[in-house]
Amino acid sequence: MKRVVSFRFMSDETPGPRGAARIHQAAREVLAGRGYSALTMEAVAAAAGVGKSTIYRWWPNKEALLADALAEVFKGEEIPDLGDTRAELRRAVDMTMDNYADAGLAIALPALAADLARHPELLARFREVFLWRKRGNIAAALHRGVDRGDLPATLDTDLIQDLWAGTIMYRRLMTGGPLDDDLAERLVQLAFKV
Amino acid sequence: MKRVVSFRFMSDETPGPRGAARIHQAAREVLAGRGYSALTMEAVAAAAGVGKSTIYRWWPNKEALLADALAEVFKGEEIPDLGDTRAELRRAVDMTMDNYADAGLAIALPALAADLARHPELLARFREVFLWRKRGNIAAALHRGVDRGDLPATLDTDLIQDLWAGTIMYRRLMTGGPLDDDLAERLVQLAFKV
Amino acid sequence: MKRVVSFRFMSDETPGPRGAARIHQAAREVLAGRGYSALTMEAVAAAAGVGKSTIYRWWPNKEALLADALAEVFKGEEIPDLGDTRAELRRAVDMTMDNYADAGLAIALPALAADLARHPELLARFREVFLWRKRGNIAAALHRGVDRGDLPATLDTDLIQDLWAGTIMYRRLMTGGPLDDDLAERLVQLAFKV
Amino acid sequence: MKRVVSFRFMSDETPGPRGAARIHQAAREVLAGRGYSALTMEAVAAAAGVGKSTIYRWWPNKEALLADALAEVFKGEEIPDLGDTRAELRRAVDMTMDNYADAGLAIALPALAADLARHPELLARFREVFLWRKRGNIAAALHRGVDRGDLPATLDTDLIQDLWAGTIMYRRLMTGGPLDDDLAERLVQLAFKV
DNA sequence: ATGTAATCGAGACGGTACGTCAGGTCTTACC
DNA sequence: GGTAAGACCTGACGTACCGTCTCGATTACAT
Repeated sequence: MKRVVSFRFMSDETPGPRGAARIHQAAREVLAGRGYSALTMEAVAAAAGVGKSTIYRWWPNKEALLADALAEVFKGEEIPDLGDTRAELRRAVDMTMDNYADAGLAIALPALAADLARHPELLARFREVFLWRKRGNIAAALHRGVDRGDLPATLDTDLIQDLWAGTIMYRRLMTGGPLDDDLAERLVQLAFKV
Repeated sequence: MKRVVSFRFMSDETPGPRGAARIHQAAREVLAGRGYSALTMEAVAAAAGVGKSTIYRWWPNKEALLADALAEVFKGEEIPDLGDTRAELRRAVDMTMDNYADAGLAIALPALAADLARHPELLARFREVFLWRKRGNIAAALHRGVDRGDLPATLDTDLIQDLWAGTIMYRRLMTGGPLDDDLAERLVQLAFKV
Repeated sequence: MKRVVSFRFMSDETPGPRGAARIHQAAREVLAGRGYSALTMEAVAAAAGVGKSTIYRWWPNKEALLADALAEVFKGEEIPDLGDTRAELRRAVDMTMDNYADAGLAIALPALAADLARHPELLARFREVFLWRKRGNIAAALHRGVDRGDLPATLDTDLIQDLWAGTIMYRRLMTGGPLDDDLAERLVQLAFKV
Repeated sequence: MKRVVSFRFMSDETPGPRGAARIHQAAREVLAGRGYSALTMEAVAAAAGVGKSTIYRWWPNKEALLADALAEVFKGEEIPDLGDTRAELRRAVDMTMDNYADAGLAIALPALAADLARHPELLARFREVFLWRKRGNIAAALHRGVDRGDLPATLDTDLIQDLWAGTIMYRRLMTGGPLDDDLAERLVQLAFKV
């Protein structure tokens, strides 16, 4: 299983602060412990034991920092070839559900997406990190399923992933419905029918 | 067709300010015109030509005001019995897509949901207005389809609606993918297969 | 005896904050108690039990606030006609020495003058409050002395006042020399000889 | 004519950085060109093409550096015996006026004096460099005048120097009055009358 | 028609967080 | 080993909004 590759949201590709890990960690802790609205730069700085200016030297704003911090724990790794389409799809769905099981990510991601309206230059990178990378990996698994003849050749890999991720995010964010085994199984089955 | 029933997010059930309509309107205008992050109480008050205290007299906070303002334009009305299951479902999907076609609603709803973490007492009302009311109406249409024998008796009306709304919201918010006729048609077909 | 007229350094002639007196007082206390370099807006706000924004609402910057605060305690009132030139001049000198006896004023005035290089629009008002008003009153006493024939008709009222105030400020600020009766008497005698 | 002796304000008596002259020069240039409030250590370091730490290795703080930089151009040399008391005194007054003719020195000296409240250990050295050294030299000239019988034996050499320097500084800093030939002449005459 | 009360606009107020800047300390790499 | 570069923590800056509040002025209803 490949390790999660962190992605820089910082303006240029400069290496980052010595305490980058500590700062990311602090951001996630504040988010998890006190909620999105309490996630202030000053709180993060204090939690990380770092000066505010150190954060601002390396990230242009809160959104960029948060995106980086979340990217580190966002799961989007490759699905290994298990020889079993159903099992692979289940792993893909679980990966998405894992991401949204974390209350921090679940709430922060859409809020972040909303805030990114202010920072359009970050939007593309945001999507790259939180969407395309994961989607590519899942698409690979779907294609293997098609190649094996398990899935219909007409399968729309984008649509199925929108169905998966959308439903999971929607339940977590809006309805508060369960993110359980049953849902996972039904979502997997969708791929065979769509 | 039933008219959109506005719902009070205000603390008590008092009728509201004289300029409620103007204030709601102003809130939506600021949201549409300058984005979610520029949606400050002061901006709304200024845009409505109203004192800040007038707003705070009637709504306890920004979230409640915004929820009210959005509820006014959020579509969730009953689906009339058209005698044609497919047509009714299409209408249900279109209703959801209409809601998310508006950039304001699309971005504001998840952000609002995130902010509501701070105001748990509003969360239940939020869900009532933006979820259950609409869902009840759509469920009625789905049940007619089951009764007609067009839809499987095992249909999970909650799941199908999560699939619909989730996918639409996800496309709008995250992937930026198209919300078009093709998507609507595919979502409708889902109901016949799930 | 005329009362010391406070002078607004605020941009426009608006009446000022409700807590103006408290804020001025706090500024002088911080200055006297912790020195010029500790005179921060935040310290003044805290000492006055006031939000920073209240201060910034009424004074554009630290210099303007300090000028106002000092103007309130700066002595520059009229010298009453005592019928005795020597006594009147002594009173004038004492007035200046009183101003510089206060450690706050003594250190703050030149520092303020230096800082005003950044705020040229305040410089004219600064001079009006801390110079011309007092000088006019002292000049009146000097002219009475000339009229009585006690002082030479050629007396340069500007020069004598520069000598007085300059010497006093210089001793206080630079040499640390005594500001005592002896000095006062010698300065008074200067006027009869210059 | 003796050369101006620079004085170390640095903590220990170590000889100083390789680029001491360049750093002093840079400090004075920044002061003259952009004013006292723009005289930051970073600006000086940049102007001198030197790392900040190099400055801090040799001077404990901004005040010490500035004092050193100004000491280099502050005039306080011996007054040669010209055989003419009036001429010698005029030279003494001119020396002081030269010091204050420079806008940098004029504004910086009092501001520096005010800032030295934070660094009492520097205050004595400050006075030595900018006061006593010059005063001793001028006092020598005054004593020659007394010996020649030109000046009264009761002359208070401290007072006359306070009058001179105080008046000049006061005009420059506070009133903005002229520092011209006429003032110089009148100050010289004071010595004969006080 | 007028007095009383609710509502309103305006905006001052005590605060919190923003994003910036400079001071002064420390580390790294070069010469 | 002194130096240039610059990361780092600290703390103040001046700004924007928050949510509370007080203040007349305007309404609207009750007499």
